[in-house]
Amino acid sequence: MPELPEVETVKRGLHRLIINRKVAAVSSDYPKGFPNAAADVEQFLIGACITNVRRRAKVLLIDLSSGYSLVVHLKMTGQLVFVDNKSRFGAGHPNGSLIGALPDKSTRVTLSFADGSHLYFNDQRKFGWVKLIPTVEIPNIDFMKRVGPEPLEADFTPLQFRERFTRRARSSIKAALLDQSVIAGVGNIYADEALWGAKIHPSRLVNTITEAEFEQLYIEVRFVMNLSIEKGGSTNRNYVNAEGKKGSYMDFARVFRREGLTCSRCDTKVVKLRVAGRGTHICPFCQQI
DNA sequence: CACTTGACCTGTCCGC
DNA sequence: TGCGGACAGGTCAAGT
Repeated sequence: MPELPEVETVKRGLHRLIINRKVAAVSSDYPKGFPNAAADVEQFLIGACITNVRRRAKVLLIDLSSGYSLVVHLKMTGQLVFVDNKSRFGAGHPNGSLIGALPDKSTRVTLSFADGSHLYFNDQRKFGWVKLIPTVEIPNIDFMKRVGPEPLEADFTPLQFRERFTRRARSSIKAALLDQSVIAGVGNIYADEALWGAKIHPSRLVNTITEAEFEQLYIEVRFVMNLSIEKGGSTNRNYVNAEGKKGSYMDFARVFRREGLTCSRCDTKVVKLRVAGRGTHICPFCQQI
């Protein structure tokens, strides 16, 4: 599911909702997605307080007073929803969460806080995971060692952006955009949206992209990500924020999931094709090979 | 190394 | 209404 804007939205919600809460109990019957030794859970999670919530790429980092952190990847369908001690629903909806009462059949991990509130990790497809790791060890995780720079950081320049792609010179620009070791946080939605913005066909090889096109792509990646954060992310199917609410970026999407509808620049119909093994949406007039 | 493809899962949608 | 197949926001381990 979530790409950088969705994970950032969840991060901001959790930052507001769970800091300083004390973990009283944890339950999970899904060792594959919660592969933590019972002794570590007992020693470093139970009784610890949440001290911070951070994000790196599409990974959430929930820091604990024990010196450990919960490292969470939502993958395609993961959700982290906080429910207060007055209901079984996410806090964001007057009549309860948009995803129904929790826990439900997709609940993989439940954190119970000392004040009676809960944090649920739901994941329909079971690709996601929650790992308890010493906070200082996080930079040593293979993924963290490989992952590229954060594209929304103020000091990230167009030149750095372009130079990151040299390692993928002979792959399609879409495959390179999706490669987390090139740039952090871009996924299928924002790759399509940014390539439309820059008028670049997703199948174009990296080594055919001009400097001017890279410059425009840099601008568009940052534009669509910032806009999406402002809109609370994209709810294509499953995504909800920390309160169980949907994001509205899809109302502003220019090509993603808009096949058969017209391009806002030229009135040509958006088409769907397959690039880099992923469903891909383009305007065939604006984005030519 | 760089690059592509299949696998991991459950659920939904579409055509027959 | 049922059934098979394709497909879904991501990432890895294999393969070439």
